[in-house]
Amino acid sequence: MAGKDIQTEIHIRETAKKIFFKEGRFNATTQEIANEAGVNRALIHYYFRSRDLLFEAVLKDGIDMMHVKIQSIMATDISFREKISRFIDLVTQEALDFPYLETFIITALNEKEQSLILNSFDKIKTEVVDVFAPKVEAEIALGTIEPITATQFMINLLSLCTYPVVSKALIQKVFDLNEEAFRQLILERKEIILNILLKKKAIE
Amino acid sequence: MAGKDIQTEIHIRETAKKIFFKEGRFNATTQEIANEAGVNRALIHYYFRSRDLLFEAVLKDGIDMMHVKIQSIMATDISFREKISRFIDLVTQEALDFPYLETFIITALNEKEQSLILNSFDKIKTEVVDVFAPKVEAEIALGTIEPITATQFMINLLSLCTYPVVSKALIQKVFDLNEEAFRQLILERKEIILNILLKKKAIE
Amino acid sequence: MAGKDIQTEIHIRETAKKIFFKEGRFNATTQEIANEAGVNRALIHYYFRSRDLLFEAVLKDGIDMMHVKIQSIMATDISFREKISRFIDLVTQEALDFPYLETFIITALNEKEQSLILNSFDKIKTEVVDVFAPKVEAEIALGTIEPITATQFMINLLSLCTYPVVSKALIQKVFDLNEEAFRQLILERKEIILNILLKKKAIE
Amino acid sequence: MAGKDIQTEIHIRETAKKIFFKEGRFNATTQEIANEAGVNRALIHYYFRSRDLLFEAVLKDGIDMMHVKIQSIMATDISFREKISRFIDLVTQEALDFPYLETFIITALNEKEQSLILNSFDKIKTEVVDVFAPKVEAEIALGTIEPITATQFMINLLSLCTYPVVSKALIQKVFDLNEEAFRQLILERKEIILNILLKKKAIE
DNA sequence: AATGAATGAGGCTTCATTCAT
DNA sequence: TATGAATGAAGCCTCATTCAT
Repeated sequence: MAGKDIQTEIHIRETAKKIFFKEGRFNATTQEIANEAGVNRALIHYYFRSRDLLFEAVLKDGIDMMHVKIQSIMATDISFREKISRFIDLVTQEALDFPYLETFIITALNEKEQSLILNSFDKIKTEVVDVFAPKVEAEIALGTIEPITATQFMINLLSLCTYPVVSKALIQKVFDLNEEAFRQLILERKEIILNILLKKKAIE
Repeated sequence: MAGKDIQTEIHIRETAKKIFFKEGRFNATTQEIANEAGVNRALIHYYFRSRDLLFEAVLKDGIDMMHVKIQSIMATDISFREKISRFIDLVTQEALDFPYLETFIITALNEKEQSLILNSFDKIKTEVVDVFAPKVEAEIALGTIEPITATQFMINLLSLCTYPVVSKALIQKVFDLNEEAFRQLILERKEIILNILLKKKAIE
Repeated sequence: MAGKDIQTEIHIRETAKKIFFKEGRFNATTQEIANEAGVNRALIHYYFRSRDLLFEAVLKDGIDMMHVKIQSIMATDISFREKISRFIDLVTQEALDFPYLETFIITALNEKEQSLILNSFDKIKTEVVDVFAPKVEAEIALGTIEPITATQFMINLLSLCTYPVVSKALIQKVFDLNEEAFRQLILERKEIILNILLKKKAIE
Repeated sequence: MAGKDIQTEIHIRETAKKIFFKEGRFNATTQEIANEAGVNRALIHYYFRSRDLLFEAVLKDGIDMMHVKIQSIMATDISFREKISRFIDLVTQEALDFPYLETFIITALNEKEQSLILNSFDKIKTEVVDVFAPKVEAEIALGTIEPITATQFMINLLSLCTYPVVSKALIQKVFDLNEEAFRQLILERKEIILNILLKKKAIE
């Protein structure tokens, strides 16, 4: 099963991420994780010392995934509209791949505020507040988006992209959608979100 | 005395709801619930048979709370715009009061699909699909809102209202907001959401 | 098995004392203790919270047993010689009943110095230093015992009484003694010890 | 290289002896021993096959140390009084160097009776019963010591020398002695023990 | 109705030991 | 010879649950 050495640690970590972020089984036991990774349960402790530390490692990875997501868009030299467009694509795709990532982070944050995690958030904060916010404000000055604060704009963006995926189970129940219909609905949202956030004139 | 019976059961249930929906402690033990309710741990089993059944009862309550929320708006004979306005108020208020309700329902749905719950959702589904959707379509015909499906409209509405509260911890970290600043930010959103969802012309 | 209520806690504690003090099985598991006590293993945690706390409780009991031993002699109003005589009887008997008590205390002390235990020792210290030592010095003044410090006298007394029992296994091996022969040897020591510690003249 | 072999094995064994006999950490894990020896944990198994066998080896060493102690005195052609005098010196010194040796042997004996160990004891038994006992009896015939059995005489000797060191922790607590005061007390005992065991007349 | 006592199942962790290099 | 990786056994502890009053 899987390569040895440091590969094993990565393999365990990836398995845990799959279980937590893709399948949403937040209460998975170390035994379940070990089974799914095809390793002995004790090995998890060998590499991560304790269940809590595995959680922490995975959580940090999760936050870093968010960070990378955001950064990859911000760093590129493209128009604001294009940035938003790509951001929607990216967030949507990530959300479809790891539908429980956000919920995991949120419930984890609620359970314990760890210094390690706070550091990870700092990087996101910098990206968002220092890099993105000024660009939003510039657009407002240009009149291409509604005159609201940059924070509200970003929250709108995140809400429209993320919420439907986070609430997938709920939405499927309420609107009676099967997997494929749900997927379609999510993909259709890109244009809708663009229309909502950017003024029509800007598009024409 | 038969009177005490119901009182104690309700008291336990309300305590559990507080712990789950207000405080987000989804892994609270029966002992913690009993402590907080000021009763003996065995009493929880006496009234609810098992921890799972208490969960189910509380979950059902939670879904019913959502249902009542929706119904109370739909049933009233007021203008569409007024309906949306009141809906935002209500959802916002509920979300501030029970910030973990949605997350609880979502993670619970993920863990097991119970028949009991499905029934509860049917009522919401009826309300949303049979009652509200036609009204949205009528508005689209009138041109007061963008020409998207009723489902997408409703998802936009829910996303913009609910996501910020569900992700409270995350948003506070990323945007560096204290409790009061966060509260203000949420309350300011009403006008923003209205502007987004309803065409300007409709307002004028 | 055994009475309920507080009886159970005492029963577990006594069982543990038997295992530790009489049988010398210092590494006995909670499962072994539970088995021997005829109770469920979890009950040990119910009453003592943790294995360590059970150890502490038993250790405290052990030290208190030493204290009672000493005090019962000191308090009585009898001649010095009679006191020593009874002390030898008592220590010998206790050592035969609980041959591993001292070793248990010694190894436990080595592992961790707990405040709780120190308090228990204070009582013994008071008894020995404040009550007994002066009496020994009085006897030295009278010339009935050799002119050594009270501390050394007491250590001689303890050594001669306790060591053979503490080292039982060793002595049985080296001198090739069966159980009965060992017992006889111990009982014969009373007169020997008296002769050693108290001057012949005092006896005549 | 064959040379390294023996060196490493001895190093591990000496480290274990330090941990067990000098520091009294009877529950030390193989990891702790490996750490302290500065070697890989697996190496302990490479040289000793199992933790138990390392214990046995160390135990055998410990018993042999006792044997050598005894023999070195017995073999020399000096007066009885001088023999006793040197024996006290030796035992005292050894006890101060390896205060937990006796306790280790005693608790080990209690846990399992191994054939290997029995053989080691046979040598001590021969020394004590065949060589030393006759000499004690000869002294009794000469009237230089009290008329007790040789066995009891030897037990007295051992008790008075060994017990205070074995019970070091206990004695320090009860008599409130710091390290230096304790050491002094032990060294002062030589004369006291001689006076006790050998009749005054013999001294004059 | 209510509760202290007791239990069984299952989780996390440690440890000695073995494997593969 | 030496070691990092991996494993199985066993220990402690917690928890939901049941029992007996």
